[in-house]
Amino acid sequence: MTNTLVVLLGPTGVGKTALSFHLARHLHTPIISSDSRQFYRGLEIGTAAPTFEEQQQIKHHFIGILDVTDYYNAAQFETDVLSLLETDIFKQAPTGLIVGGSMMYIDAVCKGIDDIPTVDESIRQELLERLEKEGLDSLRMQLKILDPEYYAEVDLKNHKRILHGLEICLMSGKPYSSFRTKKVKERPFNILKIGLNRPREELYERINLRVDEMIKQGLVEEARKFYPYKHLNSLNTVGYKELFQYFDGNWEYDFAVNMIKQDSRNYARRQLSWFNRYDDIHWFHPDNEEEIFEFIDTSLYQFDIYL
RNA sequence: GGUGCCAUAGCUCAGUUGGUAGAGCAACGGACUGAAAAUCCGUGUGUCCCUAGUUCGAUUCUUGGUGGCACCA
Repeated sequence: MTNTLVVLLGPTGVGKTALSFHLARHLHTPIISSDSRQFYRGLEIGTAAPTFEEQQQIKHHFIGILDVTDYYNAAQFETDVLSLLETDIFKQAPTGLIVGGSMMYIDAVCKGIDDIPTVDESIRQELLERLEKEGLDSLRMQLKILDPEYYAEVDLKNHKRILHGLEICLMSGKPYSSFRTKKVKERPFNILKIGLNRPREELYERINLRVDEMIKQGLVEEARKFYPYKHLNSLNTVGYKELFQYFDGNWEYDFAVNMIKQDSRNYARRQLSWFNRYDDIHWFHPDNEEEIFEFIDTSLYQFDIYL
C-alpha cells in the first residue's frame, strides 16, 4: 500500500474544520493543522482552533505548540511535518491528513522550500533600524549591488522582500538568489489536494457570523491578555490587531469588530488568489461530504493500483 | 399643508460655464520560498432619481413628479 497525504485546503471560514473531523474518522488518521496562527498557544478563539474537547475526539498535531514569543517558519514546518509523517503517522495508517489555509506552509510540505540560512535576529533588527532611519531606497540600492538578479525580479515596493533578500546576502556573503533554486522536491508519498470553496456571498456571510461568534466566546478578553505582546509577529493577526487598535483608543469598538470581518474577508480573498495558481486541486462545496469521501476513496484506490 | 435645500459608484461626496463623469473608503483581480492570518501591486465597477420640454446634443438649464433633510405652520 502506498502512503498518501490528503491535503484539505480552502479559504478561512469555508468549513474545513467540520469536514476535517469526519474525514479524520473516515481515514483513521490524526489531523495535521497547517493554520500558522493556530500553532500559538492562547489564540484559540481568534484563530478558531479546535477546542480541548474536540482534540480529545480527534488527535491534532501542531495546535498550540508555540508560545507567542517563539520563532517559527515554513521551512521548520516542512521538516517537522515530514518527520511526523515518517516516524509516526504513516506507521499507523496509510493516509495522512493535513488541514489548513496557510499556503506557504502547505507548499513547503508538498513541494519543499529552498535551503536558505535562518535569519539572524540581530541582522534583522539592524536592517529594520536602517529601514526606519535611511528609508527603503537605501536598502534597495545595497540589494542592487549585492544581488542584482534578485533585485531585477523582486517587488521593489515590498519592504519585507527587500529586507529579507538583503539580510540573507549580508549573513551568508552570497547573493540571496543563489539559494533560490525553486526546485520541487520529490516526496515519498502521494499528495491528494482537496479544495473547499463556496459562492463568495455565502463565504462572507459565514465569516461575518463567525466573527460575531468569536466575540461572544470572549475574543476581546483573549486579545486583552496579549495586549502587552502586540508588537510580536504572532499577534500581527486578524482578530487581534484590530482589537489592539481599539485598546489603544484609535478605533471605536464597533468599528474594530467590523474591521475584523473585513480583514478576514480580504484574507480569504488572498488565499483564493493563491489557490488559483494550482491545477491539481480538486474543488468541492463543503456540503457535499459524500461526494468528497467518494472521490478520496476512489483516488486512494487508484494510487494503489497504479503504483 | 407652506417654504427652502438636496438627489451622481456599494458608502461619503466632488464635478461637468450643456459634449454621457472622478476622489477617498469599500469591492474586485493579482503577486508570493525561513515574518505569510504577514507584506506588496493593479483595476472605476455608473439609467448622474423619474417625466416632459429647450437644444445638433441634457447628468448639467426649464416644467411637473417622487424621495430625503431643515425650518415654518
